[in-house]
Amino acid sequence: MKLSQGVEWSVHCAVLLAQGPPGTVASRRTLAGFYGLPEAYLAKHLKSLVRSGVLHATSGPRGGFRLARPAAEITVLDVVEAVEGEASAFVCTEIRQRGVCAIPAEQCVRRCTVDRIMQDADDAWRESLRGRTIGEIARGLSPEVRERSRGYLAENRPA
Amino acid sequence: MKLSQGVEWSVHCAVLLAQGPPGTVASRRTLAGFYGLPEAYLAKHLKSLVRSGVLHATSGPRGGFRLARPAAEITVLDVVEAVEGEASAFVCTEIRQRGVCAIPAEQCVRRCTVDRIMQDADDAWRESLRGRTIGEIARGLSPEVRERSRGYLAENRPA
DNA sequence: GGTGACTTACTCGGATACGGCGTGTCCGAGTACTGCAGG
DNA sequence: CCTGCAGTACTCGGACACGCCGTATCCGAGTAAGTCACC
Repeated sequence: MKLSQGVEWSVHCAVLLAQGPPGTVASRRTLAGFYGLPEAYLAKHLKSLVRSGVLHATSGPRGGFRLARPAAEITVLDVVEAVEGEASAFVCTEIRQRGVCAIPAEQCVRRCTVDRIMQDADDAWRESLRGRTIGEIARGLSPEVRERSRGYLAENRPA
Repeated sequence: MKLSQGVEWSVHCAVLLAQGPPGTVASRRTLAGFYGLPEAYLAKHLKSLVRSGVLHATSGPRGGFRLARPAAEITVLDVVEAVEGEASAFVCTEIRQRGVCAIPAEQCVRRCTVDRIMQDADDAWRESLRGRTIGEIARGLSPEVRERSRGYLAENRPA
């Protein structure tokens, strides 16, 4: 099991936007340059964030990405699910109903125990991420870092 | 993020072994047949379980796989980590130290907040799986299922 | 001077190649039983 | 009848192809500002 690196990029980008004043807009070039990321590839992930309603995008000059909601209302889970998808990491294929000792479907009234345990773990993981917000992360950064981020965002603000 | 299907197979196989009397041995052919799985591929995962010390393998006739410890002492996490590896799903690449606004390493005394949040979620996931054991699952199965499993294991017990 | 359209430069969005890991399979090394020959 | 040995059949273990999704990139569609001609 491995998370896409796009998750790290996306969360950091969201936090960066959250450090500026509300409504701060930054182009993908600006975002990629801040962290030294490949611009074209980062764009792919930003697009996913737009589709999921985490970011809002505007085209043309003065365009770019901004948070679609107040940073305090965007959970880390929102960002992760935007990139990785909302599907659970574990998918039960009901192998108990296959093979020579297949259990007839009518006997499978209870959900597969293995499935339930894996889903419980998945829920715990999501619940942990749901409890942390982008705004919380941005607010917890050191004043020096926040100051530098705000300066960069202001400099590269689309004219 | 997606878990290998080998996880499902491995957990079910461990549970199957746990349904028989302690020390029950089953060959990969027996295990694969029970669930209708491709024997050659299942073998790959069983090998991982042996490497991780979850199962114990013996060669030759009367050989096969058996649980390396009492089923109550084998957690679901043990099986999952055997197949998926113990590495965390999220790996922090310290992108805050890269790009035009790179934070000097000497200022990074605190661990990256994003990393900490992701690791917390990962820990919650693992903790959830660590609390459930193979033996617990086997004991919770319905008597009919357990009886059928025991019968199959006895029938296919290596002569 | 004001206004309108045009040019332009910048933005995002979808479509398109490449590569690594999970998926799937095979054959070889090792072992315990089985049958037989010899004592 | 007992014993030793060779053959055999079954087991696991490592090495070898294939396919899909993450990785990485590009070019086209759209937009708003700036500019210039015209009124």
